[in-house]
Amino acid sequence: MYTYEYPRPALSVDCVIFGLNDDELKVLLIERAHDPYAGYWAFPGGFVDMDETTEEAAKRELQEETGIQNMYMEQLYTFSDVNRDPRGRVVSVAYYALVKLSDFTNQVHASSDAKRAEWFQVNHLPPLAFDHAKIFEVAFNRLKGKVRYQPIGFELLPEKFTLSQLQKLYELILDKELDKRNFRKKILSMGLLVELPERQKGVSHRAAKLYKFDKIKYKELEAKGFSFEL
Amino acid sequence: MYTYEYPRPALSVDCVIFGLNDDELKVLLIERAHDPYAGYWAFPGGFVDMDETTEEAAKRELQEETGIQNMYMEQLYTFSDVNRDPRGRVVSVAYYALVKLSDFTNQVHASSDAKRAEWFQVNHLPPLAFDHAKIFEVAFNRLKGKVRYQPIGFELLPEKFTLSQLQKLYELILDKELDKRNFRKKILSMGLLVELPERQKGVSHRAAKLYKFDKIKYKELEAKGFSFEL
DNA sequence: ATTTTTAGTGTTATTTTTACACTAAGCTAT
DNA sequence: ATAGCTTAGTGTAAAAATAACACTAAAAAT
Repeated sequence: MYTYEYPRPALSVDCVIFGLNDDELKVLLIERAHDPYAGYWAFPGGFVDMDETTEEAAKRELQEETGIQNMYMEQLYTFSDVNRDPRGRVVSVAYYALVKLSDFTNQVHASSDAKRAEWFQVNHLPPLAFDHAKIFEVAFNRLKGKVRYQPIGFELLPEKFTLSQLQKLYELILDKELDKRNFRKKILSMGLLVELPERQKGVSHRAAKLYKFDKIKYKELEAKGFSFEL
Repeated sequence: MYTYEYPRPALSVDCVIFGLNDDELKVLLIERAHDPYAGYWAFPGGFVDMDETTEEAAKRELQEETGIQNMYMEQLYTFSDVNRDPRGRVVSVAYYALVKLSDFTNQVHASSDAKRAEWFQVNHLPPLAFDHAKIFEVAFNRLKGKVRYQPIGFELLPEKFTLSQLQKLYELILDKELDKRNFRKKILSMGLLVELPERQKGVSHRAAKLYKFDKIKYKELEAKGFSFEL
């Protein structure tokens, strides 16, 4: 037992993990096994330990509950409504993360404590526990905003991708169609994509060239004041 | 005394308050009266009560320590380094706020507990307590980024302002010179400024027209997908 | 009345953005 | 082998946005 002179809220973290599955943008949810909100879906998360930052806690919980590691992650927002958790006062620092779904054998391992983990399409989410619907809204808006002026979209694609895949990704996130020629002109003119001596395989039509994102070059340009903008 | 089954970090808030003084961008600091960091300057802040959100806590602390009320405020980031406070584990949710310095008789009232409050120019800050230098860095960068795609600059100006004041403000925040004619063309073309039937007073040169920002119109346009961009 | 200081105003060249349609390549089915 | 399907890949012209640039107007101070 731990005692303090003044009462303290509990501190938790929650993670909104985005993944791309061909032409669907998805988020990972966990089915709650226990009350409150037993049977509801929620973002993976948990309480912060005393010897870890909130970001470390988010990564640890993610690893524990889903096995996912080494993803791009960023702090989203801290939710502190007094009644957001019926068990008592819990303040939660939310993170959002982007993962290359291709990295996982499409099967996120069921967590140790028998909760189911599943990817849901972003515009077909089931009812969510706590204030997680609100958290999702903030996360999705952040993603939409950020993708336009930082090259984070690449975190959702495999290492090697085609320009059509990249375009489709942006169309999904921004929720509007883009002109193929203009898109290619723009993205190639930034000089951040490396054309690989390879083409797409296993498609039943003309195979597209593969590209990769030159992160090193981006970091250099960024330091010189270049700013990515789509 | 309050007892919990697991240890909990303490939860605090800190506020970075920006104000504009003619041609200087300033932030408000409080001189710490007690250890740790007695004599150092720090951002106003304090611990979160059990019946208030972090934003409410930030506003309450600000009111208590400086008398400032009704400012534009937004959550900045949550700082959770394990050793950021020598007294023990303290996680702090930082906010930043913009105030019309003209609203205060240029004298922020000394707080109840005899700490001094003072406005410092953003590029001449004294050594700061805790990780507040880091907090400031994040806040200033956020301000620089946000000012370009949201009309928050107006929160720093008096209700009625001249185009030159507005331009100077942007030059200060973005740290670069802007072309007078292009700036005016652009900002007026948005149709968000209302020309008042008044001019500047008490200046020893040609008096400039006064304008005000049409917040209502902005909200309307924003809802229709318009996006402010400078 | 002269000087000083800031307000206020348009045009042109350059760059960026948008709109738009056909051929190329590879696979599939016959 | 050929016809058909599907996606890859490519350029140009019009429109819009941005950038560069210098003088006159007004008010107060001398």
